[in-house]
Amino acid sequence: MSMSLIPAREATLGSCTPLAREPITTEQAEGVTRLLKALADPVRLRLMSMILSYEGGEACAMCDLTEGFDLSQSTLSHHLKVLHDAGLVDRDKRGVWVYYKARPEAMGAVRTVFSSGLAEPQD
Amino acid sequence: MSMSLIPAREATLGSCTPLAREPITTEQAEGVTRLLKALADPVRLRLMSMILSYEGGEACAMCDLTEGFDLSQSTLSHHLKVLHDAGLVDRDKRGVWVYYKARPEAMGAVRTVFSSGLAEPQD
DNA sequence: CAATGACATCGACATGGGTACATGTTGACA
DNA sequence: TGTCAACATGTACCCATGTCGATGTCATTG
Repeated sequence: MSMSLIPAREATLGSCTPLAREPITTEQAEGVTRLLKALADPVRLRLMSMILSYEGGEACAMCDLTEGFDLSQSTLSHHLKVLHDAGLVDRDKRGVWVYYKARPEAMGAVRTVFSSGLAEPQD
Repeated sequence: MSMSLIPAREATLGSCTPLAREPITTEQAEGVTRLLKALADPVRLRLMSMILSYEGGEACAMCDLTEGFDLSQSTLSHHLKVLHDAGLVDRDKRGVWVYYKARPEAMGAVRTVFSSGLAEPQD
């Protein structure tokens, strides 16, 4: 079965529905909010954008993701942890370097919430 | 000219680009973050969803948007103000009632950021 | 004009979140 | 084994934010 493809973390991402069709439930709102809170920061949004722009949606933390930020190493590490805890990125340690990789399921869940219905309200 | 259709608030929504194509700029990130911060709350996400679900993407504050929330009137009013300040909804007072209406441009900007590229990382 | 109802605003409180410094952990290498 | 480099973690600080009660504003109605 294909269940094993998606880790348990997927549970919080499961029920994603476009906002505009019918009011989302409290549970759905809380699930999506976890993702949105993680993305609702300029630094993390840029980090996510940088990760996604790299080949394979993957980037090395200190190699690729430091440039352009005037922040300490611990702060960057903290932000990456927030993205990881939200299920937006996977972590892969190879030797000394740590690679962060975007999780398409998570970003897909966000995209689903804001899909079609949103720009054209119901009538 | 059609400029007048969109208020000055549009300025912060202007430059919206998919996250995955190339890294977004700091300015873009800060602009989008304003919208995301406003949406990254369970109550406000439900409010936005309820507003969008109503006919014409418009809903009366105390008539339509109170049901299902265990929050004080001032708290609901506060959340609606946050959505309004972010440019996500317009306010329209008709007599005693206040109607909140979704702004398609704002939701479209959010949707653009999370559009196509996001679920399928670059390769 | 007085009263009521539908909001917005203000002040206060508790909690959460971004940042940095210091320190811990782990793998590569001499 | 000792050192260094690439991280993560813990602690502390400060500011932002969610919540509520009280009050203010304004339109309707009697």
